[in-house]
Amino acid sequence: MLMLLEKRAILERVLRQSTGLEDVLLSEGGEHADLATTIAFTLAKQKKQAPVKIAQDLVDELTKHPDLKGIQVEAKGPYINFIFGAEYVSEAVKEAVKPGYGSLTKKGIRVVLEHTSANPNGPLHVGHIRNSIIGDTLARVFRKAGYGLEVQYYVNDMGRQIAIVVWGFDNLDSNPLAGEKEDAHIARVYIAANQEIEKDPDITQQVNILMQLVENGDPPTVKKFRREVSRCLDGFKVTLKDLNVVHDRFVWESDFIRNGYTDRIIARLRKLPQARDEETLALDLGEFGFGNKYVIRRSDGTSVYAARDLAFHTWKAANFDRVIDVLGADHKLIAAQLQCTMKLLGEKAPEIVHFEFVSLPEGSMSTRAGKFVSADDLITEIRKRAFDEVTTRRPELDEETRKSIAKSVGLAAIRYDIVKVTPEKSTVFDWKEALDFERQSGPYIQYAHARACSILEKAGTFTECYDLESDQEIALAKQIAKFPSVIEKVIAELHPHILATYSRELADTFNTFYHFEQVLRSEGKTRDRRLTLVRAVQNTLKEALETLGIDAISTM
RNA sequence: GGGCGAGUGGCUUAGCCCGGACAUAGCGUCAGCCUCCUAAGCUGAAUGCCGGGGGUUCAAAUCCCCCCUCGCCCGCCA
Repeated sequence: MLMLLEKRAILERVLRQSTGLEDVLLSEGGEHADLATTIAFTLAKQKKQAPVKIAQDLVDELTKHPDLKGIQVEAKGPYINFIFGAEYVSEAVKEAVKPGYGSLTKKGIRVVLEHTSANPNGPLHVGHIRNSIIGDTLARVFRKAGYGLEVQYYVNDMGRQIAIVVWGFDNLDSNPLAGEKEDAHIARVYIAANQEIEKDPDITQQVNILMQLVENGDPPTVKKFRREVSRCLDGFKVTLKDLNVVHDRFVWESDFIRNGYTDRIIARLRKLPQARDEETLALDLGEFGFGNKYVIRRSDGTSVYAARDLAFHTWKAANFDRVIDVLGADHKLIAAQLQCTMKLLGEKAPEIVHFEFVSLPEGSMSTRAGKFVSADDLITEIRKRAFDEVTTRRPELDEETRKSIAKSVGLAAIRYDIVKVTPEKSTVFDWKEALDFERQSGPYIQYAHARACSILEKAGTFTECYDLESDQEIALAKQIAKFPSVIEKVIAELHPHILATYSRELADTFNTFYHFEQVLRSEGKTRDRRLTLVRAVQNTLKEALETLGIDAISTM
């Protein structure tokens, strides 16, 4: 089934038998081979022989091994290279033309993945959607890898920020502007309210009172909070839909107050040896390397975010096998404290995927200060650009078709631009790069896919043939063969950019193939096998694009 | 001050966990390729003390130590 993974396992086993070493140092062979090992260096010390001789001896032995039939084994100096033969290549193509290629076997493991969870005090901006896109891509990869999955959005509906929004609606001119989107409206009121607070710090008292009222379940206050938060979420949902980001469930923070989970968790926390139940209830996690107190409950008796978050995670831990959160770098400390506390309680701690910040050329983004580029603005702008581009390239298409292509191209550009960078790297939002549709971009990969579709459409029916011949054909097939192992690697490392890099490399390889090998103009068996290969690459690109949340369009 | 993350050609970036064969690709620059399957494409060239300094090793972008720069965090905020 999984050709590459299977071959790798066989080689590992055989090498272990032959060398007696546990770690056989098998790695990707790059341009030299499909897989390679530097084990001769390690053996050189043991055997007191030159690595080159050891490599040669080992190759002589391995070449005869019955399990390695169809694998060419060769020594290049001290390096031992494994090159897979025709059988591997044709099996790979045979797999790759099937619908759903790249899917792994069902696992029977239930995973809950939380992502985005932005505070509902203003529209999603280009920093928030890094969270959404990393999270949504991971979700798609988990599904493809055969996991049962539920994706959740945790709605912070009772924080100080929301209290400030509610205060603004109560006390300021808060009518929406004509055509104003809900979340943008809320941001405007939130920004104005913050300006008032800066002028008159006494307003903070009124905000505190609102927070107490909502925690105690005061009906009119609860209703007001819920109304504004819901309106903001309605705005988010439009943005997320435009980004092809899907949540299965929105979980409200305040529910964990109402259903008693927070009280229950506080009672359990109080019994921990690390608990410091004084004015406030806090945990001293100093023995685990945390320098600050982990506050659970305020002196006025209200809970803080951490308490509700612990209740939420306890609930998730009870209902799922794996709990994964996608969080910004600003949450690193509190997430580590949460993980530590969950372990103290004997609960399953969440796995956390952190991503570093997105800033603007002029500095950090801030909803409160109104300094941000909203995702909606980015989407509008990129669709405009994409529409102009499609109109230039395909003037013969009708407007509806061009609009539809532009929408898909814009989505691809945004998602790919964000997901292609490793989450550990902080980035600076750059309009020029975001609006680029060339090379290392989503549209570039879509284009390769559309090109394959176009060839297949013109070809009509043909007989599938898996006996590849030229170097270009084999190189492409081997790239296609890697796809399932890429899915597996993303799961192992929780790094979706690996899939982005792979997809781009597959498009590169196909474009090179396309340049050097004629498909439609070739004849007979050559035509059949190249068309089969085009079908395989089209299907693999389609699966890869869809796993990236990008439309695999057939014309553009 | 302490913790976490990052530093790779002019710019962006892969590789780092698991050390090995000339460090990945793009943008930009330069030279080419549309009577030929979609040029959102392809081919080639130039550009790297892989932040700096020590160390480990037969071998270091990769591991260890120190330092520098940038980002994030260290609240009875979320």
